Amino acid sequence: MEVDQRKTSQQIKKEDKEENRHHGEEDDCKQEVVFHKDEKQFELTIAEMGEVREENQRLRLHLDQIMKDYQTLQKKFHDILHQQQETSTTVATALTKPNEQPRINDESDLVSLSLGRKSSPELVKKDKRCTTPPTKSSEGLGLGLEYCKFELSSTTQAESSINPSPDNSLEETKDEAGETWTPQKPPTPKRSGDDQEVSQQNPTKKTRVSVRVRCDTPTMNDGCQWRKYGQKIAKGNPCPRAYYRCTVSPTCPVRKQVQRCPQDMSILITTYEGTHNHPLPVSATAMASTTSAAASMLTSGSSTSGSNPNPSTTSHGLNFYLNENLKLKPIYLPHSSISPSPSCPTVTLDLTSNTLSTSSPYNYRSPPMTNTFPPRYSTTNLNFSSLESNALPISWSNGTLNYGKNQMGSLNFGSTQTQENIYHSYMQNKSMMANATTNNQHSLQPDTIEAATRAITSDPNFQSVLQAALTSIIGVGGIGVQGGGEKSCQNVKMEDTFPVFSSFPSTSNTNKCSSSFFNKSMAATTMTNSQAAGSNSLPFSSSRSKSTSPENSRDHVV
DNA sequence: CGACTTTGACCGGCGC
DNA sequence: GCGCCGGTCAAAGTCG
Repeated sequence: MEVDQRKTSQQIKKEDKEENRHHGEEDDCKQEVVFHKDEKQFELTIAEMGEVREENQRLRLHLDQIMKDYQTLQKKFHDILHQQQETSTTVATALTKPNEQPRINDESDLVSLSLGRKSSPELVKKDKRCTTPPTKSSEGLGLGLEYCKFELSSTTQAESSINPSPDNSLEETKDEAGETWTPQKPPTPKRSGDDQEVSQQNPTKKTRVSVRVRCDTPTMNDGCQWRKYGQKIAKGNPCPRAYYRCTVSPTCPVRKQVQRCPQDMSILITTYEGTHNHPLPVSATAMASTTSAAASMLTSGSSTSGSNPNPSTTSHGLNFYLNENLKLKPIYLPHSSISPSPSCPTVTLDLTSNTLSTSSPYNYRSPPMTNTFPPRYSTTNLNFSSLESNALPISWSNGTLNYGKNQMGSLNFGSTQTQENIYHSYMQNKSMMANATTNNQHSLQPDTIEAATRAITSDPNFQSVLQAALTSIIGVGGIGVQGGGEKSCQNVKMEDTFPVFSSFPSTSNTNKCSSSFFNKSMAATTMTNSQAAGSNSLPFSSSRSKSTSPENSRDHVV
């Protein structure tokens, strides 16, 4: 590629020279000046090309590193799957009685970050059958991350019912019932016999993952197919809340609620409930994995925080334990909160900016918001946003995406951080957690937050989660801009701006949210169009719009 | 004609 | 027990 470019530049040079020759000698001086100018320009261009080439190589190296990490993780994942399969078979053979408890315990022990794929026993078997790792082309982010609860407190039993992959239990009930499970046709006239609730046996403990994205479009494209089945105007929010059901599989229990933030209409709150029990399109794996991973983190966080002798008060931090190679890594999330009665735990992935200078003066956790929506359930906020203004949040340097200018918002996607640093962060984090638990402090020191953030972002699992989240938002957008002719938020070609994103699994769907998010995040220069266009398409009212609503063009295209 | 959206009605949970 | 409210259903309408 670079050679070609060099050739072309040389050709252009020659052509220019010839052109100069052809033009005669009447204004030689002029042409000479022009020629020198052009030469300088060419030199500059060549120099720039060299830089680009270097950058290319760096990015390639970085990509290779990511791929290596991916493959090693995948290998580990399959090993673990093998181990668990063996153990489960031994348990199953040992316990031939129809006693469910051991299996349920197993399920509760395993909180799988399925990355868009359900980790049901069926799929595990499938995965085992095909011993070769899934090809990336078909599976996309087929990488599975696992979380194993090592701390089984008294609350863990209860937490097992809020397994973030409820269809695991669902699958169990289905298998044991020995009949095909129909989601919305309960045999009894009881209407609310929701599949999920039946399967979970504890409907009040459904884990929800709420994703807050700055988005001008009616819905956020997560790559999945959704069918709208209802709309309500919730009290206290003038914006209607839309209810969607996953239609990829008729038995899929996943539902999502889409609602605008009443304080900031540009913020779209998408709440996911349940886990897909079917293979997802590549484009959908990212968000699904993010939500399931976040739900897993919440589960682990609430189980660990349950051991807190004083969990009744709203803590400003939540300890998450992510495992890396079955080693627990505590992750401390500042600003997360847990309510005393977590009847419906919710993880909030805040992909918006905290302090927005223009359109979003309110933060999710700001008092007006919390007044509007009192934390009825346990909520955990994973704030991926920069604490500073989002005017210039993203920069690529050495293949590393620094989202945000300061340390708080700096997300290191690459594996540039050494294990030493991870360990350091881990130790920092540990001591910090000790301080947090002993002092029960409500105001975190900046360096503490920084350390926590570093610890979080240094964790490969969290990186994966984050990468998945941002991939669903960013990576999709790049292709989406190409594929869709939709008017808003197509100012930025992500692949041009962030070449590495082209290597991420992406979809042909148009994601106006994605580009919108980055339009606003990247620079204020590109946000005018998206906002102007987006204001027309905001679902403030139940406007019927097959043509205007990108839901059809985005969510329903695989 | 099938898939999807819209929208009013219905149901169950929860608080008073 | 009653009313409110969130969530869901299902008939009707719309669109390609």
